[in-house]
Amino acid sequence: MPLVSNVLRPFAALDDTDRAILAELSANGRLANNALAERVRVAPSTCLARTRALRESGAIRGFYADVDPAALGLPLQALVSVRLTEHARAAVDAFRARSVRLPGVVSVFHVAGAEDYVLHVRAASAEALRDFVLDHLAVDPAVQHTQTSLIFEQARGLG
Amino acid sequence: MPLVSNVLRPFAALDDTDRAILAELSANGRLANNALAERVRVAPSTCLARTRALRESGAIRGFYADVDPAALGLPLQALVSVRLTEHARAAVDAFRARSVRLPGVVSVFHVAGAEDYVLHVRAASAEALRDFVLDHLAVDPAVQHTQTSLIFEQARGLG
DNA sequence: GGTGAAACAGAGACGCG
DNA sequence: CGCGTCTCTGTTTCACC
Repeated sequence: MPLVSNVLRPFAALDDTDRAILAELSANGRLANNALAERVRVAPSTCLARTRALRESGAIRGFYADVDPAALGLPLQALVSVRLTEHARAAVDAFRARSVRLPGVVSVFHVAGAEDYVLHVRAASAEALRDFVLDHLAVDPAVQHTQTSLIFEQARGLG
Repeated sequence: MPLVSNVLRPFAALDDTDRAILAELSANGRLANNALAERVRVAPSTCLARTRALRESGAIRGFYADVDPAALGLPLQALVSVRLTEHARAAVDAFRARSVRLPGVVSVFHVAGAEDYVLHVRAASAEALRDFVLDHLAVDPAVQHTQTSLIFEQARGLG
């Protein structure tokens, strides 16, 4: 196992065009290749090749629609902090693998500090949120402690 | 000002087709209308009208590329909990408006509980992260206290 | 690596059941 | 409302610089 984390391995150096493409697409994932090419000042075919390379290198991980959770009948959101009982790699990895598959889980953050994980979850109601925590987390022997903070509002930053 | 938050206003009831469209697009925001129509079992023109209606009703808030922050030279991510000095609406709203515009801020969560805000931020280095907190948060008179948790890993959930 | 033109596919408008 | 057809725009390939 390498001592240096993969996360620190630099990407093939991105030039200004690549960075401009990433900026445009993170603000508007459905921008047409034509329009994107015009904004970043290259020909459409060049732009297409760049964008494809960015996708294949992993710089672009995917494209997603931002769906209002309220529309899906999940008006509540919460951040649930989770502390595990043990911190061996196997236990930690297993918890992450399990938690991303739980219903309503938007994002799973493995964090340093007093807590081990922070789960961003959506729920239909306060009862559903309670049930989520009780049925999926509290019963998990790997979970020592959870703390749930209801999200009043979420705003998207600029990056 | 209404006593009942806008967030609680129900959307025009969505049927199974609408929900299927939302599910497909949140998993793959660039799915072509043709392919989307086939998956949700309606004609392309119908699918297009549905999707447009979902965008206009606000059920779909936008489309975004998920860019690996490491590719942008921002390999570090953190969750920064922020407690404010006062909790009057004006102060709280102002903080949110300010924080979403700060460089590196991905998302701002206004939460219930001991903390008032949780900021999901990206940074180029540990020093940059420290500078972000010191220069933008610690000096803010509205901010009473912050706590920074480095993110080791983030995984995207299904729901 | 970047470009332009040419073949191809998808988006979007409209009139009909 | 949902559907099929039509046009038009954007995508993608490829030979060339």
